[in-house]
Amino acid sequence: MTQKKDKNGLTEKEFLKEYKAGDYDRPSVTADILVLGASADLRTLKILLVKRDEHPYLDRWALPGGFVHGDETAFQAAQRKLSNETGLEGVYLDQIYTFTRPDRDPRTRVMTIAYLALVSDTSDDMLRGVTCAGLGEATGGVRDAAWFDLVIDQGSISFTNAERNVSIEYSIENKRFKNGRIFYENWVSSLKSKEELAFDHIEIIIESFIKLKAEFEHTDLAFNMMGDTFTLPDLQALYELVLGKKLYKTNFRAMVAPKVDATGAKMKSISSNKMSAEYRYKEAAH
Amino acid sequence: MTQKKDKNGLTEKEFLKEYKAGDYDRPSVTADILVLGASADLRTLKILLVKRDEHPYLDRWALPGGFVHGDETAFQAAQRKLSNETGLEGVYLDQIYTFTRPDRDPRTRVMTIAYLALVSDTSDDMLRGVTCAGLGEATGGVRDAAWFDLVIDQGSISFTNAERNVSIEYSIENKRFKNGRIFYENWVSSLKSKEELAFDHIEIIIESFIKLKAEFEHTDLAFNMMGDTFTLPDLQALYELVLGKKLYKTNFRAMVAPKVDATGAKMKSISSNKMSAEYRYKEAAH
DNA sequence: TAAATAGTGTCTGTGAGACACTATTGG
DNA sequence: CCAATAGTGTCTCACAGACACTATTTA
Repeated sequence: MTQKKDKNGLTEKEFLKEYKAGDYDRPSVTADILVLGASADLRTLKILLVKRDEHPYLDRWALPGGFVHGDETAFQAAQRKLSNETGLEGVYLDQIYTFTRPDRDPRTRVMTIAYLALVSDTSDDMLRGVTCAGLGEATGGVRDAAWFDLVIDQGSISFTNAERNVSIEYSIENKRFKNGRIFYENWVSSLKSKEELAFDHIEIIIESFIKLKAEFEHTDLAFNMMGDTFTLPDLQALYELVLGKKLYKTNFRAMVAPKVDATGAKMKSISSNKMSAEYRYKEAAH
Repeated sequence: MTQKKDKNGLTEKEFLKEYKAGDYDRPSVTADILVLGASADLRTLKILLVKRDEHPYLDRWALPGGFVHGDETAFQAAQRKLSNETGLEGVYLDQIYTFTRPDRDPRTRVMTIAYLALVSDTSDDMLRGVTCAGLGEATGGVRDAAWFDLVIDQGSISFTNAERNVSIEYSIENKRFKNGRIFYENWVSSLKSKEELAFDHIEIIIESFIKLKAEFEHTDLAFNMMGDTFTLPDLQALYELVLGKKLYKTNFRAMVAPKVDATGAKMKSISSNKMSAEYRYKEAAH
C-alpha cells in the first residue's frame, strides 16, 4: 500500500516481517458474560453462575466466560461461550465494560471484557447441556451451572440457589469520586456472606445491572426477556422487577402502546393467572 | 486462604507457582484516547491527533495512546499518556468501548480500550511538550501532535488542520442490525479523502462522539469543556456545538439554572464579544 | 357472588419547544 | 443611535405521575 520507509529504512512490509510482539505487556483477555433473565413467574431476577473446578477460586461460583481466541472478536468469544454453556443463540448481547486491575487474577495478568446477555427462558432444562459440555471439554474450569435468584435492594445484593443451598451476599455502598470537574457515583461492594463470587465478578454484575436499569426504561431491552407473545400485566411485572419500583398501569400502558401489537387472542397472565389480551413486540419503526 | 486441592491434587498456592500463561491467546492491549475540546471562540470542535513515525500507518494521523503496562490499569495508562503527551492532569476521562477485531493491527493482535477525555483549553501552547516528549522517549511512534477541526454532520465526518494542510474525511452511514429481538443502529464509515486515519481510529471517534452526545444533555459533562468562569451565552454556544442544533435561550437557561451560580461579576462572552453575567459551575447536589 | 385483576378516563405537574418582548451593549 | 445580543415572560404540547372508575375473570 505504501512504499514509505521508516527511520530504520524499512518499508511497512519489511517492518511487519521483522516485528515481534513484546512479552511484558501482553495480558490474557477473557470475555465474561452476565446472563440475566426473569423467573417463570416474573417474580425474581435470575442470573446464570458456573462453579469453577480449577484454581484459582476453586469451587467458587463465577460468571460464565473464557479466553478470547486469536481469530475471533471478544463479541464472538462471548457468543461462543454462551452457545457452548447454555445452547442459546441469537440472544441480546452487549459489551458493558472492560476490567483491567493488574491483580484481579492471581495467575497472571487477565483483563476481562464484560458482556450482558438477556434471555427469556431461565428454566433448568436449558442448562442440561452446560454441565456435560463444561466437564467434557476444557471450557476453562466449569463444574456446574445454575440459575441463581438475584436480589438487589438499597444497600445489598444477593445470589441464592435453594436447591444447592448456596447464598452469597454483598453490601453495596454508593461512593462519589471526581472525574475532571464533575462528580461521579460508584458502587463499592463488601462481602457479607461466607461464600463469595470468584475474581471481581461482583463488580461486573453491579456495573452491568446499573447499565441495564438505565437503559431499560428508554429502550426495548425488555422484549429480550419476554417470550414471543405476552400480556401487558406480565410485561409490566418485568419492568417493575428490573426497575425495582411499582408502575402505574395507565402510564405504563401508554408508554408501551407504540411498541406492541395486539394479536387479537387472549392468554393467561403468568404473574396473575387471569385472562388478558395477548400482545407481540412490534419491530417496526417508532 | 483455602487449602482445597484441585483435580491434580494441588492447593491454590501450588497451582499458582506452576501456572504458566498460554501464549496464543495473549494480545497486546493499548489505551487510545479521544481528546476533545472546543476552539477558543466556541465555533468548532477540536480533536487532538498525533502523527505516527513508525510502521504501520507511518506518517498517518492517529489518536494518542499506547500500551497498557503490566503494573497499571488501562485507566492509569490513559492518564499517563494524556499527561505525557499534553501535560494535562485531572481532566475528565472515561472508558468508552473496547475494540477487538483480530486484524485491526497488522503487526500482531492488538486490542484497544478507548477513552474519551474532555478539555477546556485547545491552544497549541499546550502541545508544546508533546512533540519533544514524543520524540524524546519511546512513546509508541509519535512525530507530531496537533489540534484538528472536527466537523460532524449528517452523512460525513471530517478532520482538518489548515496550518499543516491536512484534510481527512469519511462519509458515515447509519446501518441497522439485530441484537436479540431488537434493532440497533450503527454508524459505518467509508473513506472519502486521500488521507486516512491510522488503524480503526475513525470507529473509535464515531463511537465516542455518539456517547458524548447522548450524555451531554443529561449530565454535567459540558463543564469539563469550559473554563472556571463563563457566561451563559458561551455555555449555550458549547451545547449547540456538541449537540449540533440551535437551542432556545429561555429553555436552555432554565435547564442549566440549577447547575450554575452567578459570581455577581460581568465578563465578555467569547462567542459574541458582548458583556454578560459571569457564572461558575455549582458542584453541590441538585 | 365476591375478591382480585384487566382495562380505561382524566386531572396534575414538569419540562422541552417555541415566540414575543424589554434591557444592554458595541460599533 | 441602531443593530445585535443579553435577558425575561409566557403559551403550548408531550408525557410521566397519580387516582378513580368500570369490566372481566377466577375461585
